[in-house]
Amino acid sequence: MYLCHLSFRKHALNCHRMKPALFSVLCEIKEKTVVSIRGIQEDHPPDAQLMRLDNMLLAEGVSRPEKRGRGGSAAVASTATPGGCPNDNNIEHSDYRAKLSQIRQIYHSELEKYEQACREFTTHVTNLLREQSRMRPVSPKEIECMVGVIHGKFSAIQMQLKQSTCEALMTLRSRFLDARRKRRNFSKQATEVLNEYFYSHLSNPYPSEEAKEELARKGGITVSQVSNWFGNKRIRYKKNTGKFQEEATIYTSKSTVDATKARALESQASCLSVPSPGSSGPFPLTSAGDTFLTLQTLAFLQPSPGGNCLQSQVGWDTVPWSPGGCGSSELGSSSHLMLPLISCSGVPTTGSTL
DNA sequence: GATCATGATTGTTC
DNA sequence: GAACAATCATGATC
Repeated sequence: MYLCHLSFRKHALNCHRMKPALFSVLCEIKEKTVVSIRGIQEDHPPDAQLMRLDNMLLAEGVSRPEKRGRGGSAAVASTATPGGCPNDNNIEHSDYRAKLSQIRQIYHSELEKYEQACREFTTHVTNLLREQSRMRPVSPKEIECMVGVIHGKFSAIQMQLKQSTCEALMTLRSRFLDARRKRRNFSKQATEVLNEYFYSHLSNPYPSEEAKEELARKGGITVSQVSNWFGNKRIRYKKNTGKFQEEATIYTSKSTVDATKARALESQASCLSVPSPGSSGPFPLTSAGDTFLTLQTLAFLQPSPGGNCLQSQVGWDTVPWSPGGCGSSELGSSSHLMLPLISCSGVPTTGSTL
């Protein structure tokens, strides 16, 4: 065994005279391996550990030969772009792919070198034993055993290589793909869509799943991002209502303009067709609560002399937000900006809704 | 670089 | 499981 160890160093030196980088890596890895592999073996059986490493390398596309042309791993290609600037992310993803490709190349190059070194060293040791067989009997089993030991050594080094590659991959993923690290502000359009919904549903800002999906689609973000946004918005609005008043005014006045436009369109439409009794568009108003909310919203839209209107208007103190609390989702819907509508026939309808 | 804004995560509550 | 509240981490602005 001692012979083997000395020979390993000697052979490694011979092998890596032309490959100093690999030699230094080998020596370093060998030294580390004594400790780290032992540590690994204490915690997990080497096979399980190796399997995990292999699985990760396979999943990341490092084990597979690199596909030329499009390059990169499928994991990256399928990663959702969380709002923000898609161009930037594309640049970053191409950067990620480049780094991944670099890791893959180094991994395969090193692996090939190790395999070659293993073959050469096995041949070298086998020859040494054959030479020794002239002086003492060397059984085939002994040769087989020695070859097994060499393969075991190189397998351990390979495992270290795989471990190092996995660590590099983890670092790379963390650097490039961690959503928290790479937080991007939503696009202006996404923010506007979300704010419009929020302020037009101020009495019950709890969008249904369908509404969330619609908002996500309109804003080019994911449903969970919509949920996060509403969660953050509700809390931050509640904490500091005053701060959001200006924003609320902007979005509600924007909605008023939109409402006016919609009203004009609806008036034109109603002139062309006879309105059905009680018809009020997509959100029929039937209850007293709806009327109350309509009046609330109308009052809310009136610029108050003090400029302070939101909190009392939305019934914040008396009717705190709670899912299904002050109103069901239907009630929430009816708290859209509802404006009195006089149809061309002169019959006042209950309202128009945005 | 200090500060604020904001998207995401985590632990808790219902 | 959804919402809340606290917190983290990053982006934007000055």
